[in-house]
Amino acid sequence: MKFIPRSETTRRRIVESTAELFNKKGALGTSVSELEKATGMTRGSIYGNFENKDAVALAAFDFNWGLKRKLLTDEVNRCVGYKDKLLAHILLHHPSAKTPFTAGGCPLQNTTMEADDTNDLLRNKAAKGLKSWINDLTAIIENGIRAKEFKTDIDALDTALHIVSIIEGAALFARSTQDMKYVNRLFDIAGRVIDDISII
Amino acid sequence: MKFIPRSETTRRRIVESTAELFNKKGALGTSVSELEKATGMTRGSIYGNFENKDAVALAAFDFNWGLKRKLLTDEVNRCVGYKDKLLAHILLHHPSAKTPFTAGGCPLQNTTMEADDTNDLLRNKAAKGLKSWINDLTAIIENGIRAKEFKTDIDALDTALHIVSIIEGAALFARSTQDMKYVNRLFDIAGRVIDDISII
DNA sequence: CCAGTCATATAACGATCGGTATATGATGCC
DNA sequence: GGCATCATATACCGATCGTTATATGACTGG
Repeated sequence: MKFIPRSETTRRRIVESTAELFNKKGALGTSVSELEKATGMTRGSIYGNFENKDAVALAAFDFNWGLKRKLLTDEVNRCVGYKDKLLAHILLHHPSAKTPFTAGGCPLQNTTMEADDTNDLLRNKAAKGLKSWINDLTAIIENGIRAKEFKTDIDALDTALHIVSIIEGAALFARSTQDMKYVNRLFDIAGRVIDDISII
Repeated sequence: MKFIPRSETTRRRIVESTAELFNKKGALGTSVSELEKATGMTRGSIYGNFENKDAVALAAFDFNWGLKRKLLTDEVNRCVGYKDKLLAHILLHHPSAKTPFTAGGCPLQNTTMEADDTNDLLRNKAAKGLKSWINDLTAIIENGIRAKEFKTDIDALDTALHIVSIIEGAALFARSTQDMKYVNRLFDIAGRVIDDISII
């Protein structure tokens, strides 16, 4: 039987109210009963608007990553200098920054670790997300080179990968140890990486 | 009713034959039926040797991380120079190195991302594992400083955190994108980090 | 050879899983 | 006002979940 989604606004409501749940407990770890509780709706409504649970999980990932990316680009657009734009990516990730990132950690990391061996659709979404983030950072760095804020002999992609690794590494330490000591040190290191590619 | 484990060798057999499964699919994503298949044993045997499924998952994590740590320290002990000891940690992590690391990725990363919001026992085990890894690296660097292989004005803990972040970052890119391009670049970066703290 | 002890195998439990068929209710058109 | 059309709610499906009580079998000491 072919599935035809009903109300687009209800779909959005379902995704918005379950996105955090999916980010915290994963696609497999979140049950339809929990979706009912989180949305205040019944199975009938959920299955009337999504083909199955996995479709909700996919939409929730898109929502989570979309939200995070928007918050990052908004802050980047608020900065004028390219060094500040780069720093914005780091600062927004600091737990103490109280940024409205979806609770439960970075959706890219969460989703990759859950899906890499079990769910190709989700894994692919995470891969695309990661690449889009790298592209955003690479573009900033390349523009910074052209604007003579960054040195000319650096590799933009390398630097982007370096910064993302430190940010995600910090998240790994923070979430497992629950000790901010490691995050603070790693963010200092990330700051030094940016200083190293900067002119002056 | 109090639980008394039966054969210690059977416990080991169960853990050994399910450790990879747990690392790939997680504690929640692995069912007892799958444990029966992987072990070739029945529920009766499994529950005669472990209090519950979670206890198997905890033992499997210990096994996975213990195995990985042993492979690392074995290779480190084979190296004489401290720079080579550091490099060993990186080289063993390269996918093409065909190291006998448990399939399914780094257990520290996998376990942290699954357990951070849902399973404090597992999260804590991952945290201890991560700290032990950092301690191992820090010790190598400190010894390298004393042996005048590394500069005296560097921070050993910072460097250890930096290297681990790049290694885990590379794993994140590799597992999500399945493209080795990012890993190769990140491992070059890690090599440069080690070069930067080295004398000569 | 039998009794006791140990470990594994079988069979079942209630609970919850993801999913669906159908009932109920609201809204707009004739 | 009655009739479609739409969306949500209810009730239930078979399957599988984690767990346990009990049956079966294999050694061991007497």
